[in-house]
Amino acid sequence: MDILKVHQFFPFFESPTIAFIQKAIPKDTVIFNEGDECGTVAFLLSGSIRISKIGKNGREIVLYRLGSGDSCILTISSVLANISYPATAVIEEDAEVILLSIQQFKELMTINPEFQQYIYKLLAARLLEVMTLVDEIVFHKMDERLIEYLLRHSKNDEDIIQITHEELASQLGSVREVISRLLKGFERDGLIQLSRGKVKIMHRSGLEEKLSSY
Amino acid sequence: MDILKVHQFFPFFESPTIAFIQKAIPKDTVIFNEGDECGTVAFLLSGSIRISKIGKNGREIVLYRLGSGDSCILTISSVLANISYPATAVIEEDAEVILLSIQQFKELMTINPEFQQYIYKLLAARLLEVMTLVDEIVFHKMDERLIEYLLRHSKNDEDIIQITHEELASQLGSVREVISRLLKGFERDGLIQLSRGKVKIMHRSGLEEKLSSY
DNA sequence: TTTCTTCAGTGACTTAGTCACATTGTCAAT
DNA sequence: ATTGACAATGTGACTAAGTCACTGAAGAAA
Repeated sequence: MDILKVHQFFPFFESPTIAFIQKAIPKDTVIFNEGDECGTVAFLLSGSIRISKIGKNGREIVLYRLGSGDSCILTISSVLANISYPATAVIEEDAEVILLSIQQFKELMTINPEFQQYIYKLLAARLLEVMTLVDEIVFHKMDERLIEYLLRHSKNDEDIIQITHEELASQLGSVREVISRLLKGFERDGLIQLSRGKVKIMHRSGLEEKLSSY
Repeated sequence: MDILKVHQFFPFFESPTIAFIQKAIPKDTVIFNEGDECGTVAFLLSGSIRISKIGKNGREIVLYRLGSGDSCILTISSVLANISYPATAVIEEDAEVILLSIQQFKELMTINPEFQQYIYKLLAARLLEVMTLVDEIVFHKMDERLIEYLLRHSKNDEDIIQITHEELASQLGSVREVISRLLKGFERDGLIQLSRGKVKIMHRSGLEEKLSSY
């Protein structure tokens, strides 16, 4: 459809040899489950995709997200490394994607150096992101990570973050109860104000201070 | 030196345009520290390199290892993503490496499709490895992970793994005390036998059984 | 042998995750 | 307006993991 948008994000798809498929996918669609075989590589025009790991008890941790102009390099990785898809990918906001078959993808990789470069950078960025996540998980306490999340998702005092404790736990790879207790603590300290599905920031600088004390 | 070995692992270095430097590096040398700028890309002919994250309190977690034929794609990633080196790299066994400048590397990437393919696969493999690590850390208990380690590093009953509790903790991103306590427990159950710097496997099938009970 | 250093053991405490269940908003159907 | 139903949140009791401060033991070096 929106050819302009395609070219804006993916200039290398001008190549006339590539007849790509464009598709809209609604929110909450599961694109891949852990263990799936992958036959197509997706490029995101709009919307967002959440890539996460899910444990046996249903616990979840978000590895990273994809936005406009990103590609699900995990598909590519698993094809290259010859294994099945190692995570779960869910559409978080209604998305438009371009789909290439593995063959098309490989062809484009060999004939187009810019495309190569682009894929390369994506792959590198994800690796760094996930390594940073390991660091976060292993070396930082939950309250620190929770505060970091709250700060990253708000700009000023009085800002309201729309999220349930359950979702927060998924973001951070923790469980609801722990998040609830920590939030309750912050509320008691006058740093935030809680209501169903919402966290209102009351004292950003107080949160920042708490962070820097580690 | 050993030109044959070079070609065995890195056939694409036959290209006469690349005048690479070969170098021997002794055990325990720190090649990169977190935050370093990287000017050269290393390719491993022999020995091994440990890539890990280190927390403020000195705690360590091993992200992955490099062996013969591997390359430190993390250098490349950080160059591509335009950030400083995001981990610590230490020579674990005396190593011989080939060093390329960033320029040489980029040249090789553009002129040699096989080289490209090789780098690509490495990058993909690391990403998958680190993602699996996140899964391990978040969803698996320490005793599980410890048993997995012991099983992976032994073949039969009576096998002896030469490692200190401290090192084990680093491997798993935990701390000595926790590892000591868990090992003591396994010893009490007759699964292993402990002595200074050593863990002797006494009952592999017992360990396996304990694992599968999760 | 004595001394030094590294490695391992342990208790007391904090933080995080698990389990089970109680309570409270929200919204839609009556 | 009342009532259910359901999702979100609260809480206590317990287990697992990490922190802190120390003790003791094995091996290497003097």
